[in-house]
Amino acid sequence: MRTERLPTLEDVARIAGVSRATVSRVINGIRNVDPQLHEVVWDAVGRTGYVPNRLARSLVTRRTGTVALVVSDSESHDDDPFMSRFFADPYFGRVVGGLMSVLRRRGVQLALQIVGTDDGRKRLVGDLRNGQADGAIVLSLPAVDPLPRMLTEGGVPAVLIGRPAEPVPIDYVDLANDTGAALAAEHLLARDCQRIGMISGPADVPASSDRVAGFRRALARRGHGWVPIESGNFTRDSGEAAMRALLAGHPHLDGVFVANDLMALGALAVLREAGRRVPEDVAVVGFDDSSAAVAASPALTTVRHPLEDMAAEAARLLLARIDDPGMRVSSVIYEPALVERESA
Amino acid sequence: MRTERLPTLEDVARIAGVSRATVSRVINGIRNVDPQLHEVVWDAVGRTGYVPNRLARSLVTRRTGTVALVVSDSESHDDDPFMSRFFADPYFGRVVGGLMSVLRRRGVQLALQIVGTDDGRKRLVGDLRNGQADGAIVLSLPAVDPLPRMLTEGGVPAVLIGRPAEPVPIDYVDLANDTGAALAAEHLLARDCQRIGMISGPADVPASSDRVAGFRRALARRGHGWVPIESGNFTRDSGEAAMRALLAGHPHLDGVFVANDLMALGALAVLREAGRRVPEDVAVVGFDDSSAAVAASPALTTVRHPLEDMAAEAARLLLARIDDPGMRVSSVIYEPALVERESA
DNA sequence: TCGGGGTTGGAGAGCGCTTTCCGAGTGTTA
DNA sequence: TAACACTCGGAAAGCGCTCTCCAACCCCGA
Repeated sequence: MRTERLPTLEDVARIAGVSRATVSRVINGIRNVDPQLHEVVWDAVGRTGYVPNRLARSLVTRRTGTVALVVSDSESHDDDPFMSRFFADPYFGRVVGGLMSVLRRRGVQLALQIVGTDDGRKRLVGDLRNGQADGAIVLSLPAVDPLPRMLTEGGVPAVLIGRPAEPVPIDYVDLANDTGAALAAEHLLARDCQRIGMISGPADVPASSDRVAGFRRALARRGHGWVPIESGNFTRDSGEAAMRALLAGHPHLDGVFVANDLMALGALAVLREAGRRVPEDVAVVGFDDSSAAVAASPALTTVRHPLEDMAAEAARLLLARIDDPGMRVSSVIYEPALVERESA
Repeated sequence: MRTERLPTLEDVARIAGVSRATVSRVINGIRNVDPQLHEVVWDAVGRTGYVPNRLARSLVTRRTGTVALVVSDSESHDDDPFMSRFFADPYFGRVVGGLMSVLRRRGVQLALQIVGTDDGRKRLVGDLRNGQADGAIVLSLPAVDPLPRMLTEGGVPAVLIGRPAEPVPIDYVDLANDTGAALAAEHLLARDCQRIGMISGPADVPASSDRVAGFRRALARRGHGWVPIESGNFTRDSGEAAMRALLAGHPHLDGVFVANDLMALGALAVLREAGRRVPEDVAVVGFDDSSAAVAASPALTTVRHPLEDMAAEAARLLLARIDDPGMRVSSVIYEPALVERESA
């Protein structure tokens, strides 16, 4: 039962007939301890079933062996349909998987934190400064988010996944979203598409605006000075709506780049409904190479987003910064690649 | 910078001109404190920017305000392709979303823990008993897992998601998998399918064997004494393989129940490849109602698995047990429902 | 005026651990 | 043999907080 007191260092020391300090030294492998005592101590540890208390240890060492995964949401009502959607999206899971792949083997724990209000952010930073965790990986959802700056100002080691909207001296990993979009543009051009459109994400999210910019630039370089764009919010439904609008305004469209796979799914449905064959009548290129891309029919040609690798790199960066807070601020940009399937 | 010492209770007390105890009482709202002092203290808190140190507090209160989400894996090699697949699967995210929906508003944190070895399990239980977290939500993947028993024996409040393979006195939430499978069977029969097959999950996982049993029983009750079954391991690829095998042995199949949506996606691909129309030639029913179901084409008729609700209930159960460890052990079984779309 | 009950603030003892400081013991060199 | 440098174990001071005592005080009725 929970009630019975667990063995402490003190207990082990008593049984081993040494001092608390010695037991601590043996357990942490710090300094040389006489091999005989060494054995006696481990024996006592085994007999008592002693397990060090992490809390107590952290209190004095100022190290917790935990990093926080912070999801920074915009002002969200307490019961929050968006959040559940966010978690169900493969995006979240891929990030967690990538993080865990490096944290796990270093024995570091991951604690999930969600903040939706400025008050929450303030409390979070306070807790982190107090050593609640050794550092933070930040997934920032709002277009403009004060959290990254608050973290650097608080001296909390942190790494963003995705470039911050406004410049802040903080480590981050990101994808070359513009290059990815250019890849999509060139693929459509190579297929000889003439009337090309795009479905974008929200304009104020950096990842989204970069995709628009990259796409536009690549097309412009090849003589397509103007591209019709409809925007959605990265959900399937918004993809449907945007495709409908695009089709209404430009019925002769023969190619479309959709800024994420989920919206592309919606777009495919609308195109099918409208009697357009994909890719024969309209070629479709998605973005992310999520599991949805291969589930779609026709399977989606899409831009691969190596999210797991990026998350893993973010974890490595964070651990490095925790070890050496003076490290130069750095960012790592991943190059996307086009994955050709059936839709374009 | 991290180096500058953060204000402590002591500092606040000094500034407010009272004792540490008084500040503590004001902050925790415990006992009456003279309204004047009350104000002075809060004022000092504001001026210093004091934030209580959770670690120190937890050390003495024996409460952390954190619950662990434990993913118990079977012996896994350190670099583990399976785990990343697991996280990318919507299953994980849906559970996290469900848990957070109740934990968040209670101000409880979630810490992610992965254990793959018995040694890891032992350490985990030790840490939990030491107050690393107040309790645990357990996602047990191996068919037979010692962890649930270890937790109850260690007196750690814990709730499983999914029935334990062997009986253990522990709280859990589960889905009536057999009923869900029966729903699928009846739907196929109602469509007048005559030659029905099934693609199951691994035989030793309770959720999987329950689905097989429920499906068989329901068909048997309607005169179908024997059903061809191929098994996969819940991945898309294994669904493809199983469908191929099924089709090879039973080319005249006109209905198939697939034990999860991901495998159903694979099955659909194989059927299309084989020139079978769905649902005209072969009706397909999936299981889970994951996001894959609506992305599929034709959209998947499937059995809804209210995972978010179950996870939320698990969180509630856990919090209740933490509050009252003497509480009677209970389990909550959710009823599935058939979601009819295009594939059957 | 005095005693008793009820408040309220402060002193201080921990929670379980690490780590500095010190002194005792050992071996090495002159 | 003395002087020195090392090595290694123990005592004890915290880490930042909570909470039990206890003393001081107030108000009231007798």
